[in-house]
Amino acid sequence: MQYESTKTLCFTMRMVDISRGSALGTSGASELFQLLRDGRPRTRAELATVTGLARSTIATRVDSLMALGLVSPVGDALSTGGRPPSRFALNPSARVVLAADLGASHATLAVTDLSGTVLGELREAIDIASGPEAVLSWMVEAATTLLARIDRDHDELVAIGIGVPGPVEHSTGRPVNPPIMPGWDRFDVPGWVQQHLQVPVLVDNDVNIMALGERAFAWPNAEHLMFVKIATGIGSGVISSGRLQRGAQGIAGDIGHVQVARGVGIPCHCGNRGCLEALASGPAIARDLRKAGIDVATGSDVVDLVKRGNIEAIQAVRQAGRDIGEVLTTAVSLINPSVIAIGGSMARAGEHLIAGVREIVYTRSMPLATEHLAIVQSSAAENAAVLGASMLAIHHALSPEGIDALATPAR
Amino acid sequence: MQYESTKTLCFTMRMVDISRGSALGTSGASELFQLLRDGRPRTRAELATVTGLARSTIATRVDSLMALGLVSPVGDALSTGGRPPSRFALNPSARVVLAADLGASHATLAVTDLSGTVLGELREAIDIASGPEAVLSWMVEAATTLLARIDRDHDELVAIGIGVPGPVEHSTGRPVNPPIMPGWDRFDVPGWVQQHLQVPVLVDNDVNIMALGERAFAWPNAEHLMFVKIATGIGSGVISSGRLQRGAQGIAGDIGHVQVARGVGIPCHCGNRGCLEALASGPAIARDLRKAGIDVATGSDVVDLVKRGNIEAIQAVRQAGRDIGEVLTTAVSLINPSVIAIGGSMARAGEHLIAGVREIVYTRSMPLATEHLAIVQSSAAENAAVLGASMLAIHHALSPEGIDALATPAR
DNA sequence: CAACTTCTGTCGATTGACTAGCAAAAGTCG
DNA sequence: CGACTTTTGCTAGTCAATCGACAGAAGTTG
Repeated sequence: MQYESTKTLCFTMRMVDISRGSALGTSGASELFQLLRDGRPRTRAELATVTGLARSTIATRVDSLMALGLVSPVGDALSTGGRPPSRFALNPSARVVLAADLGASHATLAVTDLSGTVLGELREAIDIASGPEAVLSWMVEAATTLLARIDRDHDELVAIGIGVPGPVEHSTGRPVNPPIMPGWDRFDVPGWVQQHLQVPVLVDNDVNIMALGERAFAWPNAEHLMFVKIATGIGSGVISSGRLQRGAQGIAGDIGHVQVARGVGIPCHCGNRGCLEALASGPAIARDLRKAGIDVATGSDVVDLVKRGNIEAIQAVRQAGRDIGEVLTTAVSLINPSVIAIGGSMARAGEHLIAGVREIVYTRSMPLATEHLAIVQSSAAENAAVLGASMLAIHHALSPEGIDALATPAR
Repeated sequence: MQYESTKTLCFTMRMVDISRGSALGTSGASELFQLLRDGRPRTRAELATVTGLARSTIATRVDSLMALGLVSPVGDALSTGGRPPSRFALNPSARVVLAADLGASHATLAVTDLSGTVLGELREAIDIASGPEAVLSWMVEAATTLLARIDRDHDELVAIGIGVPGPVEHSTGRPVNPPIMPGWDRFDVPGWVQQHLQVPVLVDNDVNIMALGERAFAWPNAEHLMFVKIATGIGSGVISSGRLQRGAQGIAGDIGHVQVARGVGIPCHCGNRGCLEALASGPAIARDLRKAGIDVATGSDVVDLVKRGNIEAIQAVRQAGRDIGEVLTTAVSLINPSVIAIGGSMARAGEHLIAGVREIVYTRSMPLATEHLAIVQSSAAENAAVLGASMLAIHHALSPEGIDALATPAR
């Protein structure tokens, strides 16, 4: 009976976590680690002055972090007349995370280190409609292959980030009412994956993780960033106050079905009319060009035409940019971001699309809102998703709780 | 020389705060207090099981909170056969905060307790354009008057929340480029006020604090809420993931100058054309009605007409609702809120405005986004701003840092 | 090479948060 | 009214984190 009650206590303790020492022997090492997360090398003395703790305290904490391998010496700093202090920094290769980008027809799986550097990648054609078990089985298998290929043990894996093409209840990792993922509705993705790989699993919408990826890649200091993906569909991921905003149902940023002025009457596959997606998505532009007698089948064809300098295609893409800009103008007023990054397959059409977006946003917005606003093509491009999934996993793994979990021997 | 370095250490300690015990003797009382913030009474045993700490530990912590007056006994709970446990809860009247709503022509100052209950209020005509010193001097003076009137000492004041009609850099409390507040640009409001009243001063945009007020009053569990103020101008405050979103320049939510379809060509005072504010604000509706030969001067007149059942006025207000709904549709897709509360003087026109908003939002949005979306008239109404300012102050005062500051004798 | 400076690792001492146990208090139940 | 139950306040004790100091290591400077 005593054991039972103790177990209950442990559980509630985790839920509230008021107790002082987190993991046995680890003390406040996880808090100290937060200072080192940025990867910048520091000396013990620097850490001592910054934290206000004694040098000896820092020493023991650094030691425990080094014992975990998370922190490594990075040579000595310059001497100021005496013995030069040694410097430490996050050791990105201490552990690895898995980053998966599951698309409708393709999946990419990568292993990255703790800085997000891709150590190994695997890309394969899948059918997301074949259901969660099939897709996730492939993922788990591919993970083993990939880890073996780069000669890393399963023990070194600390977290998994997964992006899926549909809305996700991020707290539980369950897709909710996904339009193009039959069989995935409310499926417990983390639960299933954890049966095979015993590490935390973070799931999110693909556009959301692309926003994370873009930020990590190109805008590490942007607290308010919006990533707009323009491909078969149109969606966006919103980072506000440094945090991904998911909304009440996890569908925040879903701007594909906002009505735009030029769209009057044009039917959208969602059942409504005049949606942005029915006007400015890859298929929509291709359709418009076909009406004008130009032989294009897909958005990809449109991009090719644009790259070859076809005037009609360029004009169509630019107009799509204007339509998107119309919606983004409202977004600029509402979110007041400092960066809007445009990605997705149609963004490969280069500056024409962005030019259309800028044209409208800069004309229609309040000067203050656009003064420091950058509207740019995604730099991370096709790597955005995997990088973002990696970031999702890394952020979790390197959080105080994540570090404490690593320090606890019994996993 | 030793003293100097010690002082520096103290400063940096505050910045990072890794050290264990926060204030002398207080230990983790501030963390325990976070559990009691909701005002619900609890027994020592309950707190012990929830936190996982020993009963004796809880006892000492509760004692220190009671010594500060923040927590008070609230009678006994039901006996389960033995001595009935005593229950404790947040004592809202332990301290007071000041809540100021500074408008263009009027200012309201209130003293509230820690639950946001107004203990005393003062309203006066001011001219915000008379500059920060004049307005804030009045505020400080009024504060003293108000505190004396309700027989409270300055010592009991723990924080001040101020709402101003313009964008604010919340981290510094400085207004930035406010259009209607000449002389306030980059003025250090907290610094100035703190010279007279030595407590933390929180400043924010008036619409932002109205969002906070509305949430506190009517939607305590809404993590994603949008407050739209429709009066002389149109603006909104956005709460996402439970936090007020301010954006890169502190102008997030500023939807007044988004273009809407019906507005083609209509000039706005911002210099652009077709802005929402030029169509759906109080003055705009009045202007349209005047064109139709109806004798109205202000938005307030329009509201009066609507209340008397004037068809033209009702139609105009409903159309304004539709225009606003057009912008809010994008907001719904982007933010995915669970509540949109409509306030401001024009909201007094009742359901007609809201009906127009609903008509458009529910028609044009994706079903999933509106499934659990409430679009309602503000319940807090004219009290929203003061209540929100109070919340801003209370949130700060009751945060772990705030409690620690209260516990530290030397202020 | 000697004197000096600065960093590193270790160890004992301190501190204070937390716990456990007990007697008294304040109820309920028969 | 007495037996029983549960909470409360108190006290002494435990334990882990942190600190300060010291000796040794590893440099610089003249």
